[in-house]
Amino acid sequence: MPQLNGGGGDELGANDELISFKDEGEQEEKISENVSAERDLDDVKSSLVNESENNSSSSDSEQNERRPQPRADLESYEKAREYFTEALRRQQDGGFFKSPHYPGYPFLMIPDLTNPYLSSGALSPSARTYLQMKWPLLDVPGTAVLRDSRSPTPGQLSNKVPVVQHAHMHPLTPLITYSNEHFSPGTPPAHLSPEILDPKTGIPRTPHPSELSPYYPLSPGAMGQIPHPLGWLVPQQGQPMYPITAGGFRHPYPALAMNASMSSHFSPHIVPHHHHHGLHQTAHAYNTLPSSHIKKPLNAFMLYMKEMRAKVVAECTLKESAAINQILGRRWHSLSREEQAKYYELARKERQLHSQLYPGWSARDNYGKRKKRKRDNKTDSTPEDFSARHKKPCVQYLPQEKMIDSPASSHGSMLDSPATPSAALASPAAPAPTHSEQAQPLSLTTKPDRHHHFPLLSKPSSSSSSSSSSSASSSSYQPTSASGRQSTPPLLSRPLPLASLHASLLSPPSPFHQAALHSHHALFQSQPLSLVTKSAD
DNA sequence: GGTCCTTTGAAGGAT
DNA sequence: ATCCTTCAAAGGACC
Repeated sequence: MPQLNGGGGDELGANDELISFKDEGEQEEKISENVSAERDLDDVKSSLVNESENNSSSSDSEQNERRPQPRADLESYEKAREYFTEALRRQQDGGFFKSPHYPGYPFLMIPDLTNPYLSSGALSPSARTYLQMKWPLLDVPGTAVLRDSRSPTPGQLSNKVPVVQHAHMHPLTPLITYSNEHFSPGTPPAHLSPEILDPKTGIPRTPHPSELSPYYPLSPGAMGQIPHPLGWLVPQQGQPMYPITAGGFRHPYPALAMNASMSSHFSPHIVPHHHHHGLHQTAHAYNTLPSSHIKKPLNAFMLYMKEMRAKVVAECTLKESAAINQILGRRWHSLSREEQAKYYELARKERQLHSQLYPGWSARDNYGKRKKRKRDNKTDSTPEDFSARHKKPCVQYLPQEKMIDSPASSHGSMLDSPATPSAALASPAAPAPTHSEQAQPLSLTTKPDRHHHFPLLSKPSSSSSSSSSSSASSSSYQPTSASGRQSTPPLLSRPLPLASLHASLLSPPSPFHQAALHSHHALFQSQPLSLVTKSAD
């Protein structure tokens, strides 16, 4: 499969276009989700729309309010935006964006493609597609900046670009949407307001990179200096893939994108040249920032999770991320190989981009960023300890879990039609979602090794691990986690959330064969609830 | 305010 | 080569 380094023109775009968002697997997912969604979709939509309307309106008002007050509550805005995104996606449910997988792209705030720096003529259809994909959230600031490149009038800030959807938008837009914390749509472009008033002192201060970065790369100068408007689209020798996506569009690595890509691929004077001194300083600061600023690139599951979380949350009343994640984990397993491959590919690109942006960065750099987790001790913690931390009774997860699980169970097709343990079909980018997983969606036992003594199902490990090992046999189990999951107390030693319990009960305790899986599945389909209920007791 | 929970995947150190 | 640990996102729960 062609890789990014293939140097093949708009390979990225082409690749991404190849990743159609209307594949069959999606249909399958849609069907299952339709089955799962006990709430009327219209209700969901309306509720979401209502929410979004409130949120969006509040967002607008917030933006208006924030303009004179750049320091915004990013979190609340983000939440509102997320709601809006989801609502928007659902509102546009009828067409290309019907897929539940890619809630992000409907929110595209397409940059002004007529912008001289993004000359439409320079954009091939695929390029435009990918461009839009990469900039799903280009909002006021971005557009303003883009236009600003010609006549930077602050008044343009108010020109909110209407949501534009591109028919060929890539479904996996979250590629560049998962660094929410850096996105501040309500904040004026950095180049227009490079200095941020300290909320406490009221004194202008040099903004933190994370505050400025979203707009940083959108600086007209930087944009204009880009050798090719799609330089990132058309990988060149040493050319970053996303030289102009570092911010504004919620680039995952906005803070240092400028540092790593811009500064290394553009004349050093370029960036500060088009900003006020504050930004200049900031730009300089970027170059001195510790690499720990940098977040890890999201893996395939994280990307999937990011996309699907809102949907899962919307479908059930669960709000607890842990429970949501369990659901997402099962859904992830229930995805078809092709669907997973998309995310693997996306994650691979993310990693590649990340490595290009931050060549010297290592995941190890972030070690210790969090305080030493107590999980190490928790593995030895008593059930009482665990229970104490979970006031919510497991039963509380039951209804929602059932609701969400029903789709998983509906994936019986996978069980009923066991995947042929043929050679790995997934692209190299996809660490081969194992057939065992595909064939055993019910063995989605979340962290089996962590929660109980069931052998862990072989996982699609990193690229280093061949898919053959796991795909060779759909019933191939490995005693330990391929990813080194920590050993945990026995199954019954700690009360499991129903999601886990549910799955664990249905998880083959040993290298079962397909027949066993069928049995499990049949059982699950027939009495999933009773099973869970009993186990919960 | 910090940490945990929970998921999978990736990375890198340790063995 | 394999194992083990940590982190990535998310947000409620907990301390």
